[in-house]
Amino acid sequence: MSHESDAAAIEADREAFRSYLRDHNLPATAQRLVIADVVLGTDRHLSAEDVATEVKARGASAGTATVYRTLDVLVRSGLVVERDFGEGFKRYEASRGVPNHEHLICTVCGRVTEFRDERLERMTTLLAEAHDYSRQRHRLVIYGLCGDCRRGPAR
Amino acid sequence: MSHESDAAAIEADREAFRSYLRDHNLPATAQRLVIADVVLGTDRHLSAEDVATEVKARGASAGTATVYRTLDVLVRSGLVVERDFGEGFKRYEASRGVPNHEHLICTVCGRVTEFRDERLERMTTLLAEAHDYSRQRHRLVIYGLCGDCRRGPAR
DNA sequence: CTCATTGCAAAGGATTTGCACTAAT
DNA sequence: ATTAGTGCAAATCCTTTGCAATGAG
Repeated sequence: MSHESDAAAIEADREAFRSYLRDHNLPATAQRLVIADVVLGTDRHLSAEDVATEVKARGASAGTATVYRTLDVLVRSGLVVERDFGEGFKRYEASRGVPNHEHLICTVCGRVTEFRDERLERMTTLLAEAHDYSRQRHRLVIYGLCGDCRRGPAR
Repeated sequence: MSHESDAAAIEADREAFRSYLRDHNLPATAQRLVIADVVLGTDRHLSAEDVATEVKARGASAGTATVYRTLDVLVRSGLVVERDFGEGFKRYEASRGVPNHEHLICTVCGRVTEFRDERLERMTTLLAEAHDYSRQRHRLVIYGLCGDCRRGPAR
């Protein structure tokens, strides 16, 4: 198994983006399509710069402003989620229709692992209520050592 | 009850900062002391700009660079914690020796409420383990409506 | 054709840094 | 006296914006 989502899911997202553009009378420019392909075609959390680099790696080209503007369109379409891990810049991730998920980040190698947990969902709702808030969403990031880094660099 | 920590705790923090400076052969300049007083004297989460403003309000003066440099010293001393709520800038909060606490943020008025929960602590450790990570720390922010904003602006 | 998008460069906001000057010990 | 800190402005980093040229429908 690779770390990419299956081809069908990716293809569905691409088509969804085209539909979104059509439905909103937004021109389907070459730049938009490549950028969408890059972000929707991986499960990684890419920075705007990562996206620009990958676009060029694919032989295409898109100015920085266009990258940011298109990421914005993707976020508004709901197909992509903006993340801020406190690194000083934002990252973008294909949402794959997953309503909410948490992140585990290795403090040594930076590896990111995602997971979902229903109990956590419920717990945050209760915690909010206990303090007279009505929960809308939450964000949990757990920092720690991933198995590989814990077991040491020696293979 | 006010929303400030009690005077004794604040005074203890101030003294701790002076000790820290002494122990590290760092000059106790007027700027450092005012900035420390501002940050350690409230329970709010201040931005660098908030700090600079408050310093001036107290009749003192400190350049922007000095504010950032001093906040850095405070963070290294362990008396202050740096927070990133994804607003595009950082906030600083007196740590008061509290090892870890969570934040509830009102999406309407921006109010911040803190709380601690042991179960959550344990749960994050278990969640990390379940994915072959060893937990070091975590950060949870719950976004929602605070009671006042939910009940409406009237009255 | 017409209007939205693109690219580039300038503008922005937050934070950092270089450096001559000033102050703490 | 020494050594570190301070202020100011220039510099960075990430992101946004203005505007003339360009391309999609």
